[in-house]
Order: sequence, then C-alpha cells, then structure tokens
Amino acid sequence: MANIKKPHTSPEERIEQMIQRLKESNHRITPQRFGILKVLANSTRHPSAETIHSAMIVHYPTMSLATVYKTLALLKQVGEVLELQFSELGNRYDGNHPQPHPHVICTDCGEILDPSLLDLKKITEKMMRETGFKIVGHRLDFYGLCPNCQ
Amino acid sequence: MANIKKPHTSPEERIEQMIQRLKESNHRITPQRFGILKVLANSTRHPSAETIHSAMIVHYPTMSLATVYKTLALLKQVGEVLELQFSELGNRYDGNHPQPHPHVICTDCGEILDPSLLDLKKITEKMMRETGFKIVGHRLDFYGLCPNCQ
DNA sequence: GTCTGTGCAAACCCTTTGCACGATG
DNA sequence: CATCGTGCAAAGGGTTTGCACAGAC
Repeated sequence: MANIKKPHTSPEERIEQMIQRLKESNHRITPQRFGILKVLANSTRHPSAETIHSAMIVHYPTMSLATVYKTLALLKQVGEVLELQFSELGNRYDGNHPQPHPHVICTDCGEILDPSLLDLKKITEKMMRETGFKIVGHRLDFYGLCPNCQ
Repeated sequence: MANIKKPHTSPEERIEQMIQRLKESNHRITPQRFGILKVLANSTRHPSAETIHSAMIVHYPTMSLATVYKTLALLKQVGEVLELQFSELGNRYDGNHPQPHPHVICTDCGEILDPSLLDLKKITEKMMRETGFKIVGHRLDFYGLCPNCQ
C-alpha cells in the first residue's frame, strides 16, 4: 500500500512527470507553464489560482491570472492536478497527488492538510452496488479547526 | 444503526421540525419561508436555490431568488439544512438530512443520491489524532455516472 | 513559418448586499 | 405598532472567454 503523504518523488521528479504528460498530449512547455508546475510541485498547501499567480508574478511580471486558470484546466484535463471545489473558499489545487485522497480543512484559516492514506476502495464498491452508478472518483473532506485556530 | 436513507419522518413532520427550530430562534414564519420548507421537505433531489425558486414562483409569483438565498442561509445557520458546495454545479441543499452524510453524484446530469448510512466516526477520530484538528464536520462525495447517463 | 499560448478586458454565473416597502407577531 | 422579512437592482468574487499579439517548436 503506497503512502501518498510522503511520496518518494521529489518536486523535480514531479515537475518532470508533468512535463512528460504535457508533451505526450502535444502541449508546449512555455515559461509560464513551467513556472506553474514549479509552484504546484513545491507546494503542500493546496494553493488557489490566485495564490499561484501571486507567487509567480514576482518572477514573471506579465503573468496573467487567465493563464493560470487555463493551465490548471489543462493539467486537470490530463490528470496531473486535483481540483478541490469550494464555493466560498474558492477552488484549490493539488499538483502532488492528483488522485482523490482525503483532506482536512480548517474552516477558519483555510489551511488544507493531506492526512495519511485511507483506502475507500471497498466503500466505493459498496456504493456502486447499491446505487448502480459507475463511480470514477470521490472526495473526502474533514472540516474543523486547525491547532493554530482552536 | 439508523438508516438515514428512508427516515421515518414524513415531509409534514420534517416541515414541522423546521418550523419549530425557526420559532425557537425567534424567526417569523412567512408564506415564503413556509413554501421553501415545503419544497425542501418534499425533495430528495438536493435542489439548488434556482430550482427551489422555480418550483415556488408558480404559486408565489413575486417570490425572489434573494429570499431563497436568505432563507437557505438562515436554515443552514440553525442547522436544518445541509449545504453542498460545488463551484461548477452551483450549491445544492439537503433539507431532509442536515447532518453530514455521503452523496453519490452524477457528473453528467448532476443527479445526487443519498446512499445508505456510512459511519465515519472512527475515521474522524483517527484524523483528529493524526492532524491535531478539532473536526466538526465532513463531506464524502462519490462521483460517477448514474445508470441513465452511462 | 505555423500554430498554439498569452494577456488583456469584458463577460459570466452564482451569490450577497443595501435599501425602501410590506407584513408578521 | 415595532420589528423583521421581502424584493428589486446593483455589487461582488471567482472563473471563463474572445481576440490580437507573441513565442514555442
């Protein structure tokens, strides 16, 4: 059973994986895209599009938010980023673990953690049997207050 | 273990519960609010604000969307409705089972089902131990294609 | 050189808010 | 009759889109 909390892949390796996937699907590696991959691979904080943009504008002063959104949509499409939708918090992105996995979310400061792996395979099968759905993904969030905000 | 899928509470009983809660918290029962409670209690489809509004405007031609949103916010505040946030689908509301419970969501047509109860108490405790968070809620969604959309 | 990607601004969608009027308790 | 709720319209925030220019391959 793999431990997705501390993957053996380094940020560099992760960036390389994502680049490969983009090339495979005939997409160009632009400085903007490379920069976004770098931010994603080096972040454990599940950044928002805005956060990624802010981090990048220091080095790429002309970087636009639209490009961040377009790149995130592309990465989502090729399966290299996991999008966590929140209507209040705004969407957040996980580029290190694109497969569904549980999150623990602070309702006060918005911090998002990846706790250790939890296998929902059996539960997913149960759900498929019960509902007749063909289930291809899931989402498991726990909401509460992080140690700092308590 | 209770089965939250088919509660013994009828829509009428459920409406009564919600009315009690509103009265307890010193809120008035207006025709608009009563209508929204009726729609919520009679729906198993996790309606959006827009859906509730559309259902009501037939009987209350002056009904406004703003009032639907305000009432949903109020019901959420007093714990009588569960809000499911989706940035794409728009938020959806469950007035029959305000406590967190799993959902199975069709990514094609947007249908949302309540499968039978699944107890996450032990997993929640594990998460609290592991992360130091004080967890007060959760969300468990399964995504896939419903029988109709497959 | 071709074609995709970028960046700007405008458009979009859902949701929230301010405010004057209306209705509840 | 005091206060709270309603409805309109405008504002708001995050995200998406159209289009001309720039740049990757």
